[in-house]
Amino acid sequence: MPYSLSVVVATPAHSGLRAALSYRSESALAPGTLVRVPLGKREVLGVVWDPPEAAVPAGIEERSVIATLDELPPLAAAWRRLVDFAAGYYQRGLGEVALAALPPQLRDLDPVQLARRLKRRKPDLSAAQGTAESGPALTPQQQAVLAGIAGTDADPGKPYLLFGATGSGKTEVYLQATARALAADPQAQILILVPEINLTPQLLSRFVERFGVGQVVAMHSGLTPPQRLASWLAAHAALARIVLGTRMAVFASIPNLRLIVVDEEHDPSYKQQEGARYSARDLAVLRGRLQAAPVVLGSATPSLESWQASETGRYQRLAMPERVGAGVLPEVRLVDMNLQPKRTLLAPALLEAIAKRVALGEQSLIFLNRRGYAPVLACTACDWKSDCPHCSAFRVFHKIDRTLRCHHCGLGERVPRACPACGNVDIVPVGRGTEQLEEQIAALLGSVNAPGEDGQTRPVRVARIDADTTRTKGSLEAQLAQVHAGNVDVLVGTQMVTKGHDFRRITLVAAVNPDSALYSSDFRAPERLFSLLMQAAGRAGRDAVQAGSSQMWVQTWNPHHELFEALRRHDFPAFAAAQLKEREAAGMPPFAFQALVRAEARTQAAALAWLQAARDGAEGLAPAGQVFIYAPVPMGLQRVANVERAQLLVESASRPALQRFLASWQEVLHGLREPGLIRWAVDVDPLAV
DNA sequence: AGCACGCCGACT
DNA sequence: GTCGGCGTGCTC
Repeated sequence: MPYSLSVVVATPAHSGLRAALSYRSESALAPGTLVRVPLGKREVLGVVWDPPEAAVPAGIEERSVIATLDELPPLAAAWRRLVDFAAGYYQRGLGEVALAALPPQLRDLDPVQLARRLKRRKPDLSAAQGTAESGPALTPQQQAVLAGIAGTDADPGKPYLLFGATGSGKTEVYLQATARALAADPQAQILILVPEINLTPQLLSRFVERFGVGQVVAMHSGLTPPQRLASWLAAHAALARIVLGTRMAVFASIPNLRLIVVDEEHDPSYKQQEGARYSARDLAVLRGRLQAAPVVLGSATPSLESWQASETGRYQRLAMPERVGAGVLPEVRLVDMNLQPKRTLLAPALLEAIAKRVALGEQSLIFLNRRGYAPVLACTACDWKSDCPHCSAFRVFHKIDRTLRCHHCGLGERVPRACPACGNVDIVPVGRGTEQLEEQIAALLGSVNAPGEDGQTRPVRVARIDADTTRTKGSLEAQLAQVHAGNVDVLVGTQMVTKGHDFRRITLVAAVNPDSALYSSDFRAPERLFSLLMQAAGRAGRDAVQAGSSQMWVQTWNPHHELFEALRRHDFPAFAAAQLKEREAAGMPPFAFQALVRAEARTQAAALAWLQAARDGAEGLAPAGQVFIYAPVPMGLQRVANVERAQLLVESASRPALQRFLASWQEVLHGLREPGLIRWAVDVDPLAV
C-alpha cells in the first residue's frame, strides 16, 4: 500500500511552491529522512517533512520517491521546527530554507556514495577531553558568570547576555562553559557562532587546543564542499562534540545540542543579506528554546535589541567589566578638529604621540574606514567627478595601480590623463582613504627611528591592511604575522583590523575621521560607530605590561557629542540608555518592528511603481493602525550595476501583527506584475533602513 | 533555481 | 531557412 509523503525541495520563494510537495512512497518514511525525488525533468534532493494539514491539491498527480538516503539518521524534529520558523518568519519557501541549510554536496550524492562517506569517519575516542581544570585560573568575575550560566537559579530558556569588556576573558568563559556542558552529559554537543570567517581560525585553535582535534568541526563558507559535508556529517551523527562556525552554522544538524554561544552578538554579519535574510543570532535564541539549550550572547557592546532585552529581564545580563590581569582600558583622547589648521591629517599632538610610541618600539594602529587613495577624483576646471557609469556612486581613486574603481559594481579603469569632460589635465583627489593615509603617515614619520636589533635603530615601518592588501588567500594571516612579529610600527587599516585580532604590542589606536556616522540617515549608524570604536580601543593595551599607558585617540569635529563622551568613559550602558531613549521617543527598533520590501528594476520608475502597487495591495490586510506602510523611496545607493533600486518600509509596534500582515501580503506580492521589474525581496528585521 | 516553450534578429 | 536571445510559466 503506497504512502503519501510530504517532501520539501529547493524551490525558491518566487516559484510559487512555498510549502512541501507530496510524493508517493512504498514505505512509510519518518519525517526528517532525506530522499531523492523527481521534480519536473530533474531529480532533486528533498527532506521528508511532517504530515501536511491540507490535502494534496486536486489535479496534481503524485510521483514516486526515487531513492531514500536511509544510511543517514533523519533530521530531528527540533531542526525541522527551526527551519519551519525561519521560513515563516523571514517569508521564504520552506524547501528553500531547508535545502540551503544542508551542505551543497549532499545534493549530488547518491545513497551508495553517501554510505561510503559515512563509513570514513569514526569517532575519535583518543582525543583529549578538556575539563574545567585544564584552563587558566578564573577571575572572580569569570567564576561568577559561569556560576550564573550553570547555576540552580538559572531560568532555563532565558538567554544570557554576557556583557564583557574587551580583554575581560569572554573566550575563557566560553571554553569553560563548554567544558562543563561536555562533562555534564557524555552526549552533549555545543554550538559556537562567530561573526566572520576571519575570526574562525583563532577561536577554532583555542577549542582544538583545549578539547582535542577530533572533537571540533568548523562550518563556514570558506570550506571546500567535501570539508563542509564532512563537518556536517560529523555534527549530524554526533561524532563532533563542538561545532564552530559563522551564521550558516546556526542551521547545522546538532541532535544533542546543550549549549549555544554567540560571540560578538552585536555584529551585523549575523544577518544574512541575501536569499532568506535571517538573523543567526535571533535564530540561535530560538534554537536554544527548541532544544532546551542555554544560549550565551557575548559582547562588549551588545546590540541595542539584546541590551534592551536584558534591561526588561527577558535576557539575563551577566557583566564582566574588568580586564583580565593588570589590563586596563586605554585612555581615550578626543582631538577637536575645529582647533586644528585647515586640512590637518593628523593633529600635531597625535603625530607626536605616535612618533614617541615608534621610538619606544611600541606599535600604533590608525583606523580609517575607507579604502583606496581618495574616494573621489575631481576636475579643477569643470564639475567632472569620477562617477561610476553604472552606479550612483563615485569611483574610488587607487593610486597604487592608477585606477578608478567602483566599490559597488567592480568596474575598474585606468585614471584618465585629462578630464574626460573638458580636457583639463588638472584632476585632483578629493578626500582621503587608507592608501593615502599610509603614504602620508610614512612621509610625516620619515625621520623617526624605531629601536632595532643590537641596540641599533632602524627607520620606521608603516603598513596597511584592508580589503585591497588582503585580496589573495592567506595574505591577511601573513600580514597579521608581520605585525605580531614586530616588523610593523604603524599599522593603517579599515575596520577589518579592529575585529578580534589580539595585537599584544599595540599601545596606541587612533580613529582619524569617524564623524560621518553621526550624520548618517541610518538610525543604527551611531550604534555601529560606538561598537567599532570600542572594539578598536580594545586593540590597545592588551599586554598588561604596557596597558597602563595605552591610548585611544579620536579626531572629531564634534568632540562634545554624547557618543564620544560615553566612549571617553568606556561607558556603554550610558550610551545605550541615551540611544534607547531616542529610539523609544521616535518609535524605532527595538520599540518597533520593521520589514523592508526591496525592488530592483530597469528603471527607478518601474521599481517605485511595483512598490506602490504592493502598497496599494496591502489595503485592508492589517487591522487599522496596527501596521504602518511608508511610501516607496529610492534606496540610498539608488543604482548599482545599472539596476535601479527602491524600497518600502513597513513598521509595527507589534511583532505578531507585523508577521500576520507580511504572511497575508505575500500572495499579493507574488501576484504583482510590472514591466522592467527584475526582482524583489522582503527583509524582516532589516539592519539598514 | 532549472528547464521548458515561445516568438523575433544575424549566421552556416 | 535555422541558431539563439531571454521573457513567461511550471515543477507534487
